[in-house]
Amino acid sequence: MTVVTRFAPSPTGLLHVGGVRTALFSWLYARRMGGKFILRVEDTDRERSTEEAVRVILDGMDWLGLAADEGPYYQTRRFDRYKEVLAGMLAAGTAYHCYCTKQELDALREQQIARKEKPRYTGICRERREPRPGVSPVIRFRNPIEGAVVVHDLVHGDVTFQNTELDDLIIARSDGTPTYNFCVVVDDMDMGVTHVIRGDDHLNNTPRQMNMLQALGTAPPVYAHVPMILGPDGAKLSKRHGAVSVLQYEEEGFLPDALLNYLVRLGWSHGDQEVFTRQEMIAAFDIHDVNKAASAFNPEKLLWLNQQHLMRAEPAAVVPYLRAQLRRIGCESSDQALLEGVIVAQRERAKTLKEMAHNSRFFFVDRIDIDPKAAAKHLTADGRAALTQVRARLAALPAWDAPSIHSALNALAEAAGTGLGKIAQPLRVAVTGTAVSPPIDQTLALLGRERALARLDAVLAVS
RNA sequence: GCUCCCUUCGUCUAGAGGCCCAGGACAUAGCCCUCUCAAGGCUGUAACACGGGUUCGAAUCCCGUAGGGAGCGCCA
Repeated sequence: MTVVTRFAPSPTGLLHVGGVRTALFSWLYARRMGGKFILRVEDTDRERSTEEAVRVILDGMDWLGLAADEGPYYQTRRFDRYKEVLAGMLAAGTAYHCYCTKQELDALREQQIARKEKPRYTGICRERREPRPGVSPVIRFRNPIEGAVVVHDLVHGDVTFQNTELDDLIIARSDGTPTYNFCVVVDDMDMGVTHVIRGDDHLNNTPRQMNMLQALGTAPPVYAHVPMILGPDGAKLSKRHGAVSVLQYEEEGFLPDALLNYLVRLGWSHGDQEVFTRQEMIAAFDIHDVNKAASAFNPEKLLWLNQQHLMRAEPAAVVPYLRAQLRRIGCESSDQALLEGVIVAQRERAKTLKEMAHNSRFFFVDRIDIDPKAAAKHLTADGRAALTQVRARLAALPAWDAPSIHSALNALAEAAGTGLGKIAQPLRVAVTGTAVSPPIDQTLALLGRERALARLDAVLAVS
């Protein structure tokens, strides 16, 4: 039997890291098992579903590289199928019309809560034969009254629910549209889903779904309820930290592989390994190894991992991402060699591509602004004197590459009897505008002789 | 309130009875390296929620307690 997993987000909120992680687990498991991964948009709540949320799901999955083998399917386009199943259940008696009004149900619920009971539908319409005039009925599933349901969960082990705890849930609204718990069951059945991997907030829904599956004469899939992701403060994920659209991470300058790597390590591990390529993740991942406890999202570790990926990635593969970030700050460049050189020079001092772009601006603009504080500290009389010598020396250099520049500067420092720092810092400020940059020889080599000398001249001109 | 789930350093985790006076990683502190900033290396601080059992022996098994979470919708 080939494995079929699915990711079934609801477009009622923006896709965030929590959703991405369950998507990742499903995707990884399918890839690992040589199975199929399906994307299905659960948009039966027409009131709250938005176009934008659908967009974020599609674009987000695309950016992350979590390609679906099938889909995206949309539940709103499957209403005919749901109607058909509903009719069959009504005919078979596994579902029935309920004519209780919302008001009556609310009143019932309030009474139960007042009596400190678990609010539940008591089955008033279970045996009703005649319609009630003026009320358009909902359809309820006739849940078994006796016995228990055991969920054989891959993460939690066996979890038992008594049927007496489960009431007859509504599977179709009074306007005829089907509800979530019912649609999932039909879809997973129709699409041949073998492994349902989802957040453990769904664990409580599972016994009902299994009962429905049984009523439909289908064996249940394997379930794996993965723990949720908490905010850095241990509280529920909220807008303030992680609950932003995943595309926010693209904007912030994260590599998709780094985000995925971070997320896969939340609730899962493989020995002491922290950094995983996509292929390594696929090879090592197993849903059986996923933890039960929720974990807190730690932005600092994400940052660290992003840099690790930046440092290990093929520079050419990073170029498109850096270009996108440069474009955001008004810099355009198609100089592949320069872009790759900048990536190699900057990646060990930037945690994100956004940061890298900001720190590298001076490579891509014609005129730089010089930070006054850096100038005051390093472009002193002594500093300028040194720069005059540096300028002459560099201008006369036969080859313009990092080793040549390095030895030239070293020779100068030695001759002056000072450390290299006395020369490098003024030089750095003059050509980059700040006191921080990659090693000065590399910086100059990448910048090119022409621009380097021009910037020196500009500094030396104002005295 | 009821049902279900969860509980190892600040955080992510290793650990499936002796290998653990608990290992790795992020963060943090110190040192080294050094042209700046980093990266890197070394060292340090830091955890088995609590209480009972079972056992020669428990982070690991059992039972309670506490704390946290989820569900109980004509939301998904």
